[in-house]
Amino acid sequence: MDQLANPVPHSRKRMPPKEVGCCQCGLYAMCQVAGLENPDKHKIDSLVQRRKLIENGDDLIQAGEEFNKIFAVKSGMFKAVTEFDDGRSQVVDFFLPGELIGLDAIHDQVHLYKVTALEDSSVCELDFYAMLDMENEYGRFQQKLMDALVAKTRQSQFQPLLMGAQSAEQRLAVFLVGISSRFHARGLSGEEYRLSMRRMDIADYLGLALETVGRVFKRFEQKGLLSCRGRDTQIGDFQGLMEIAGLMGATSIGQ
Amino acid sequence: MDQLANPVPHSRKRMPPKEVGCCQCGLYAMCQVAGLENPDKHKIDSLVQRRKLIENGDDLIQAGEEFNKIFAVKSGMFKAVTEFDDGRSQVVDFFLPGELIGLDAIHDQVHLYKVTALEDSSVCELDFYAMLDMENEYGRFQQKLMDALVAKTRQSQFQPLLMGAQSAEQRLAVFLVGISSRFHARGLSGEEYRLSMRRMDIADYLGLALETVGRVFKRFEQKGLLSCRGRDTQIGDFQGLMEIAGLMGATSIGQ
DNA sequence: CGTCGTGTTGAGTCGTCTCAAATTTTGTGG
DNA sequence: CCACAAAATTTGAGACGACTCAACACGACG
Repeated sequence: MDQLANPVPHSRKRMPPKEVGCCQCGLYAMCQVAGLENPDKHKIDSLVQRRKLIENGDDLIQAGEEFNKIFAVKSGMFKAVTEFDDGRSQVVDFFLPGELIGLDAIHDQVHLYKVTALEDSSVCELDFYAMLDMENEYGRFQQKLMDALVAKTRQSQFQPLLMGAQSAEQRLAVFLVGISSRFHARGLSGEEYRLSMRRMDIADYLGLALETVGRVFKRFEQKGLLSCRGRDTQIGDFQGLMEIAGLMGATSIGQ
Repeated sequence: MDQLANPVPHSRKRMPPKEVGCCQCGLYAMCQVAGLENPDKHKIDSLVQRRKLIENGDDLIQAGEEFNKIFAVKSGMFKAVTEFDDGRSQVVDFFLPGELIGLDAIHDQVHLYKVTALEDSSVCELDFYAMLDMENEYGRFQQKLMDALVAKTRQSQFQPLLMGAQSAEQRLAVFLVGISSRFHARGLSGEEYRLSMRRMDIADYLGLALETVGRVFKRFEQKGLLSCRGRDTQIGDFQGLMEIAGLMGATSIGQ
């Protein structure tokens, strides 16, 4: 098959890992509450641990683990996986730079999902209960937390649309648009990023076969919608993806 | 095709609409905070309106409407629908008795979805901002609200599993197990209930064709997994549905 | 009793899954 | 930096399931 004149030229070198500044981090508001801008340094350090490194493939959280910290992705990327008793598993979420991990465990203080680094990554940790104890002093923590929760709820409402998508092309397009939006929301490029997850993870998440995901990526590339080299991905035609995703009239979604 | 001896006999009369008591309602904790058990009656009445009736097919909320109340379903059932600019729409959620409507709009004070009654229903309303203003007095509102938010987050994490389901049988089984669990969680029968939504709504929500949903229902009935008469549904073999849903080993899900 | 909305049934097509093998990329040790 | 091994991805062929379209049956309601 003839190769189209590639409309989305790719630089030959690998994309450097992306990192968010504190201002773009979902934990920022809470860090402020915790007093990071406060002179009382030693109190801060007891609440927030910065830049803990997690190596590619290592687990940040085990399923069943007790909840006591909220994590924020500083750099890199993570996936959340449910593990069934019979050995099967399913990817249920991805966490991009600036996003919060662990919110769903506040409910009953237990993490339901295993969370694994998809590349060498770093996180900040916030001691949840210590923050609650300081509530009287700083008073705005719960409110910030609630904002974060609702934002997360909103994001997960992407998923019904994913579900409604009948074709593999539609699903992948919805997925890519969502990722782009999320990168963009954190002040990173939504057009050029590294999709650290394996094809298998994407397939699992989208409920498609691994081979199908690959074929659709190729089709998208031939249409000039995007260009990928390994896992580095460059969006060439965001509008085009939105159209395939069937999201053009979705005012509620476009980030 | 031979009709199996029906293992799930159905009573001939229509199921009466179900209703939750206050104790089973998602608003209960908040109503308590609001002082429903408090002697100061007139203050209560300014915060909570009880038993507002919504007729079958009427809208409780319009997309784009300003947020100022949280609703709780007292009896009946509702669906949430996204509406695209180009006229398409998609069912994104259902609300069963005792469940809260409107939580996702706290984020930016706008409702994204149209919410419509699937049968003659009734709701209670809680004035959100009046509650916030009373925070100092009763102090526990935000915390209850946060619990509700996290619970909702948890419930919506059913959806990745739905997404992972490849076959129509799996999807419908996951859906039915979810509905059963939610009824059960509110103290209603999870084995015998009225699925007020049209086949079309279920199909839309599950990303299946209307005809496929019908065919799968029939197959389930022939296998003795359930029995339906119109929209009244009786679960005959919950374990069997769980197996088809692929949820047997899903400790995190079975409610 | 007829109409309309809703649900059922059947036939044929197309897309995605499965399985198997080739190929590329990634990771590791020299 | 190169070579090798392991993992991940690509490619191809065939089968099966879900979709579409169209016609029919049922139920509620006037």
